[in-house]
Amino acid sequence: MFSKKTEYALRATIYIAKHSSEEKKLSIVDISKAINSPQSFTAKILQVLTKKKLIHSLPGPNGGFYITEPTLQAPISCIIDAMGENEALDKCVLGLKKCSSANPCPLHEQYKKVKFQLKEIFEEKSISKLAKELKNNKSLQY
Amino acid sequence: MFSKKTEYALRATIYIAKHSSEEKKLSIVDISKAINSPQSFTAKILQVLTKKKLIHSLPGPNGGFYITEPTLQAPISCIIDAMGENEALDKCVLGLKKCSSANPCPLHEQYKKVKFQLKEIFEEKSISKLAKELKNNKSLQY
DNA sequence: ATAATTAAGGACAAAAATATCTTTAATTAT
DNA sequence: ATAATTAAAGATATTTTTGTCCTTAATTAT
Repeated sequence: MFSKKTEYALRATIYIAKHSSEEKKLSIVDISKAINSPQSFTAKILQVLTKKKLIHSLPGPNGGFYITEPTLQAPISCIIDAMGENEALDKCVLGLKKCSSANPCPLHEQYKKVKFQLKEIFEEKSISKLAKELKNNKSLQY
Repeated sequence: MFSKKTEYALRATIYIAKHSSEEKKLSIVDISKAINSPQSFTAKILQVLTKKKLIHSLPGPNGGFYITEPTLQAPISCIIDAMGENEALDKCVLGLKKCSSANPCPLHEQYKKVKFQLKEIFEEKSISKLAKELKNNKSLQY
């Protein structure tokens, strides 16, 4: 469904949402270990999320990443958007640029319904809600 | 959703199903033009489908690709399988290998339903049915 | 102030996906 | 038989994705 980049972004964000606060920041070392992702690559991804103010960071001792209310309330679609994969959910299954209701590919109508449901999933649940649903620490393990 | 490879495979197969027969074979030149795909790359893909007997080919003048009943009756999932993307529909949205009903990621249950519907779409409609639903020649244009 | 710690930034590397080109083999028409 | 036509096969190239490493900058604790 999504690229590795987006998968790591989602896992990291959910993990940060569950385990961090402004008082308890998480280092990239901790995060990448916890979600089983390549450290440096994950660091790049969190840089992007930080620049877009979806998460926050602070260097230095006891520094790290943390998340605040606005993002906790936001849907995970905002993470997907930040990774540039929002349009993946609009594409034609057969890869046709001109596919539309007016000029549909033979799978258009059925696939449209599924895409709609997917979008709903990603726009419905907030990040904090997902974090709370995480049953245990291992649920983000590879 | 799918890789370019799979997209081209699906478009090509549907196109062949609509426009070819054992008497009227289609050259790779015609096919790739019709479905707007890179010729040599598409040739490689059709080679795979040919090896797997999903389509057939014959070299020489008036040669080309064609399709026969067994594949016309088959669901498009067989093309997806041939391209090695069947497992894409089983993967966890967050990329977790251990994600399951017993140890679900926070999106597991909802995403499962969508995946089920997708599989249904791909297993439900036969290639010939899809070809017939192709309203006009342009419905496979990029 | 200094040292320690952590993220940011930039350059680079490896792997996978996508694509092209050239030669060979098969088939057909003449 | 020969030439023409077409797919098969193999080598190579390009682009994108994924990943690493090293240096710099910011912050904090002492």
